[in-house]
Amino acid sequence: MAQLRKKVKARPLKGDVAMDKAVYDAIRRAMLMGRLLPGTKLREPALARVLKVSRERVRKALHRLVHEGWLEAVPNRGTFVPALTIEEVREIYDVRTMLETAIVQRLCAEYGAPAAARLKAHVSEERQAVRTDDRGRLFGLSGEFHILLAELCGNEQLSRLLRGLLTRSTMHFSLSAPERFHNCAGPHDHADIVKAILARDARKAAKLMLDHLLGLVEWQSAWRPPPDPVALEDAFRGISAKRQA
Amino acid sequence: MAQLRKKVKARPLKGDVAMDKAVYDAIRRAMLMGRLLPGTKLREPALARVLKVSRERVRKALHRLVHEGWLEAVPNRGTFVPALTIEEVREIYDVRTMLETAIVQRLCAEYGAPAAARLKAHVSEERQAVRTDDRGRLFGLSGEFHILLAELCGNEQLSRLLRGLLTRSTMHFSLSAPERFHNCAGPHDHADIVKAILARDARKAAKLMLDHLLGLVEWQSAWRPPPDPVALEDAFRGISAKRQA
DNA sequence: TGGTAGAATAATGTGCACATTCTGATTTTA
DNA sequence: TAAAATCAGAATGTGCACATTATTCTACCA
Repeated sequence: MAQLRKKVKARPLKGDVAMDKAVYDAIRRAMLMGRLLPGTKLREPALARVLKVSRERVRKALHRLVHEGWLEAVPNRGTFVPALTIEEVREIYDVRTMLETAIVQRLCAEYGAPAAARLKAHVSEERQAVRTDDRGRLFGLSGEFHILLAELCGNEQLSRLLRGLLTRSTMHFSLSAPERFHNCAGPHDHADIVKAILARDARKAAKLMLDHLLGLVEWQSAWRPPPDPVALEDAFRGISAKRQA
Repeated sequence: MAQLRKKVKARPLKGDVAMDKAVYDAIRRAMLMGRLLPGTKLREPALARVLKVSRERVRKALHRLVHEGWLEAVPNRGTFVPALTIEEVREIYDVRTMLETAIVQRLCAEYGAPAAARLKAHVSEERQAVRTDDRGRLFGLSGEFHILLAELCGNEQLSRLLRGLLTRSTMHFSLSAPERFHNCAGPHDHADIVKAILARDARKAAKLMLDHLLGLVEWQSAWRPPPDPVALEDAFRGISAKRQA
């Protein structure tokens, strides 16, 4: 009976599984880089040709991306890059607000020394990125900040959930604004939030987080994506399933 | 350009798609009925035989169930009914607490006449189920209550997310306790919460929801599943992919 | 000339057969 | 006797070919 309950240990990815993930990652990367505009149809044969893998592989990756909300599938019609409405983006940020204000409040109540250290380290990393004007890195760090807060709660489910919400909320932004615009998400806000948490000021931390998220959604709502159709071959230029940069 | 953005209308499910969903539902129903114990391996050929569909259909349904967290897949080994740890259940309820306390607080601030009506209707439905001792119905209503609260917020993303959390939190319970035990989730709590919301008492509503969820997780933690292995043929007795009861 | 019907083309969906990997039992060996 | 190795059976994974469905282009007619 007991051995029924035991968890199966994760084994070192054998080739095939790794390739599946590579295809999945390649498509996701193209989206994050803003190379695939909303409404674009992802044709399986074309993707298979471009990524140099079998169509079944592409198929599986697309299914997974659909399940995770990155893409939308219409039976017998194809798979498409979703066109998120401003309204949907607002909704996602609304849910994030609910979760993340709760998160910072909890952290105020129960954070320990290691958590404090990681928070400080993250803030200083962001400051470093600002100084060197490394926008790509700053964009990454900005997202990771929110993930970090979730992880510090020590709740695996929470982390996973928030990770999903984050990808969905950045997607609309990534789809419309290419890399060069990734310098918005004020690291100032992050630093202030951390300061409030370290001071164990729950009300202030929650308020700052609320304002921070409201600011982000406002900023995104103002943005209008440029209408530039693009060919799949161009979108995946430099992106391969075999080896990732 | 504009037609790139338009949403594709959902069409009336053509046969094949409906069959996919039927297989998916059949497996899910077997789980909800507690016929599949944690750790059970779901063999594709056996399922295909029992449900009288092709193996590919079973395959797709299993993949979907894995993506949604109902099942766990191990490459080259098979898909299994997950054995949720008490700890994981606690984590899920923790996330639910974050979301649902925020939900009731928001409802207190902005509910209207239709929302109030639906809440009252639901409570009276639960009372009815208690009077007639209809445990199956009461179990269903208990879950729907939480969904209802989310839906009244008018946030589609929120509803979807909470739906997922609910299925995952009831799963452990459904897997271990068969139908006869489905009379626990105090409808009293629900009635009190509704009363607090209608009184627009945000603090009290949040507190009641917190206690309610804490009570549920405590109740579940105390439960020890009975060790009864079961054959797939038995588990799916009376459950068909062709027609659902 | 504009619009519709129809055919050609291309993409998605599905079942099948085969390759690979795992499981369990039997045999071999220390 | 116990542990390791081997081998048969079964289950999962994958590519291919074909069926079905959508899309586009063309020709025809009002």
